[in-house]
Amino acid sequence: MYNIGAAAEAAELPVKTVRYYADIDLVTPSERSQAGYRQYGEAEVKKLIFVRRSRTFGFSVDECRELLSLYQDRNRESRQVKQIALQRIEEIEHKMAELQTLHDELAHLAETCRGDSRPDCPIIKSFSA
Amino acid sequence: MYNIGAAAEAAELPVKTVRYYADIDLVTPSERSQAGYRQYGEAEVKKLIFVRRSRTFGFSVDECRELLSLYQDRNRESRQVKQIALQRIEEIEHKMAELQTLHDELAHLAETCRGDSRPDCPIIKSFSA
DNA sequence: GTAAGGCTTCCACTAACTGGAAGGTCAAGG
DNA sequence: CCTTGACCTTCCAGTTAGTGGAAGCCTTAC
Repeated sequence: MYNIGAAAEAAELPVKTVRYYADIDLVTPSERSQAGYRQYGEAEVKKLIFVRRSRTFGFSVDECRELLSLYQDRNRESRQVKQIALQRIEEIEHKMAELQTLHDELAHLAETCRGDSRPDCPIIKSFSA
Repeated sequence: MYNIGAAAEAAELPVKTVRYYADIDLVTPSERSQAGYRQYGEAEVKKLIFVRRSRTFGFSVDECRELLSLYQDRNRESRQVKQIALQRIEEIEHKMAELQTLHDELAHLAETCRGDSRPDCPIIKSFSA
C-alpha cells in the first residue's frame, strides 16, 4: 500500500493532483488508514500512470474516465471497447504526426542556428516572410 | 488579409481562441479594418498554427511566447535560440515516447478485443490484477 | 432594404489544477 | 516521553486557458 506521496511519486504526478483525482472520483484510493490517510494499491497506481499519460496528450478528464472504464467495466461489450479504442488511436496518430512536425521545425531551427553569437537563424526569415 | 474567422479556419483554431490570443498579446492581428475588424496576414496565420501545435503538446501560453520569440527576436543570440530549441526538443522526444506507449496500449487493447459481443478483453485482467 | 451571417466588446462561467492556511499523524533522535 | 520534521488531512482562494452568451455594429446577397 502506498500513501498518497508514494503513489504520486510512483505515478509521476503532483500530490495535489492525485488528491484532486480522488475528489472527483477519477482514481479513488482503495482504502483509508485509521488516521484517514488515502491508501493506494498497485492497480490504482497503474491507473494514475495511465491517466497521466492520457492527460498529457489532450484527453480530458472525462475522456480519461471513459478510457479507464474500458479497463474496468466488464459488462461493456467488446465491440464497443474496440470502437472507442480505435477512435482514440486515430486521434493519437494525428497528434503524433503534429508532434513530429513540431519536432522537425525545432530541430531544423536548432540545426540552422550556428550556436555562436551571431543572431541570424535562417528560419527566422522563412517564418516572418 | 484574413478576417478573424478566416484566420481561425486557416489555423484550425476556434475564433474565440484567436481573439483570446489577441487579447493577451500572444498573436496580434497586423491591423484593424475601419470597422474595427481584426486583420491577419500570412505571417500571423503561421504563428497561430505554430501556437496551436505547441499548445497541443503541453507548452503553456508563456512557453509559446518564448518559442515564438525565437522566430521574432532578431537581437537574441543564436546560441540562446539553439539552447532553448534543444531543450524543447528533448521534452518533445519524451512526449513522443509516452504518446507511443499510450498508442501501443490502446492498439493492444483494440487487437485483443475480439470485436464481437463478448466482454472479455484480456488486457482488462492484466490491468486490474 | 432587410435578413443572414460575421464581427465587436464585455462579463460570467468552466476545467483542471495549484497554493496556502490550520491542524492532525508518525517515525526518529535526544 | 517528548519534540521535531516530514507527511498527511480539509477547506478555500487563485490561476490558466479558454468558452458561452448577450447586445449591438458591419457587410453582402437577394
